[in-house]
Amino acid sequence: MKGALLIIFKGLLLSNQELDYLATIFKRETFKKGELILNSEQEVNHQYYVLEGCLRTFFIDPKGKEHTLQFAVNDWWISDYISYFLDEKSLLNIEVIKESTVLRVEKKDFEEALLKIPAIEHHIRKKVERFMAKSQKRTLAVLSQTAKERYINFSKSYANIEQHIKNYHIASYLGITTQSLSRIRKEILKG
Amino acid sequence: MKGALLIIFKGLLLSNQELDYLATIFKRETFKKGELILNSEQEVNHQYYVLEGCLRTFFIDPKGKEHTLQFAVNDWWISDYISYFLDEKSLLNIEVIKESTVLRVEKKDFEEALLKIPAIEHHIRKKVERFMAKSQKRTLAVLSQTAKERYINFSKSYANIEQHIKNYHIASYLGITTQSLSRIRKEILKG
DNA sequence: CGAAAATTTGACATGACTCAACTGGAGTGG
DNA sequence: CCACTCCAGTTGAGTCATGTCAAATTTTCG
Repeated sequence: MKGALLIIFKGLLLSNQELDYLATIFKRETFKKGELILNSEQEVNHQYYVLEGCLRTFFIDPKGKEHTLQFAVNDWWISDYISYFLDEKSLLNIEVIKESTVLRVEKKDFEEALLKIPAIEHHIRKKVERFMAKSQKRTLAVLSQTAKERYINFSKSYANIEQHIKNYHIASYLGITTQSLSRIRKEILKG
Repeated sequence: MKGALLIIFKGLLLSNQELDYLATIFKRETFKKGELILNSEQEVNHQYYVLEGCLRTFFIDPKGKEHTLQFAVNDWWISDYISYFLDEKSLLNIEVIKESTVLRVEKKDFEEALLKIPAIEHHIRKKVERFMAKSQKRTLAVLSQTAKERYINFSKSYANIEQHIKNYHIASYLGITTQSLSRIRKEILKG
C-alpha cells in the first residue's frame, strides 16, 4: 500500500508516520471488466485512484442515451465529481472497461487528511485546477469543433486507451452516434 | 480594500495581520463597458475577483466564430484558467459587458498567500472543486441537450444577467448562432 | 462452431447553419 | 424634429452535418 501512496503523492516529502496514517484510509479494490461500480441515486462520498486498468463515468440522459464524461486509466482519479463536489444526488455511473485495481478513499477521511497535511491539500488543489482547466478545454472543443475534428483530437490524446475501448464508448464521449463515428472513420481512411 | 477581502474570504477567520498582508497583493481596477482586458497570446499569470459588474471569457475559433465559456458577475473569479492552470499560452479573451470593478491578483503573489495561510488554500480548493463540477455539468449539458433545452436552462440559471447581455452573447454561450436563438425564442413564445 | 454483441451501411429525416434581406430601435447631427 | 446611420435582432430559402431506423456484416467469446 505504501508503494501505491508514493505514486499518488509523488513529489511530496511525506514522513513515514504520515504514510502510515494515509495507508489506513485507502482501501485497495479490484473490479472485473463490465462491472458497474457506481449507479446510486444518492450523494457520492468516495473517490477512486486508479492504479491499473481503465474505467469511465457516463450519464444516461432522459431519452436513454449514454454520454461518457471521463475515462480514467493509471494514475487518474475517478468519481462522480458532480455529486462529490457539489453534494448533490448522483447523476453518473462508473463502468469498468478493463479489469482494474483502484484505491478507494472516503470523502470524510480524505478531507481530514487534507487538513492534517497541508502539503497534500496543496498537491490536490493543483490537481483539481488542472482537472478543471481540462474540463473547460473539453467544453470549448464540443462547442467549437466538428465531430470529425473532435475524433481526430481524441485519437491523438487517448492513443493509449483507444485500443481497449469500444467504439460506442468513443462515440458517447464525442457526443455522436456510433453510426456517425463509423462514417467519420471511413472518411478519414479515404484521406 | 479590507472590506472587499472579507467578502472574498467570507467564512474564514483571518487575523488583522493576515488581512493587511492580503490587502497588499490585491489591486482594485475598474473597467468600462466594451473593454477587452485580456487578449494576449502569452501565459496568463493573474486572475480577477469581480466586486461589481459583468464580464465574459470567450474563445475565437479558427473560423472566427466566438464561443463564450463563462460569464462572471459579483463574487465570481475570472481569468483564462486554461492558461493560468495549465501554464499554456492564452486562448481566451475577456470582455467587459457592463462597467466592472474587480480585484486583480498575480499568480505568484496568490500562490504565496495560499502557502502562507492554509485556511485560504483550503477555501480555494473547495472553490475550484465546485468550479470544476460545474464545468463538467456544462459539458454534459452540451452533449445531452438540444439548443432549446440549453436555452431554457440558461434562462433559469442566469435570470439576473440575461437582461444585461446581448443575444449574441447568449447564443455564443449556448453554442448556436444568433439566428437559431431567435427562432428558438419565437418557438417558446408560441407555447 | 454458433449466438450475441458490435460495427457498418443505406435511405431518409431533421436540427442547426449560412447567406442575404429586412425590421426596428438608439443615437447623432443638421 | 426629422433624416441618417449603425447595430441588434428577425425572417426566409437553401444546404449540410448528424441523427434515426432498419438491415447487413463482422467480431467477440462462451
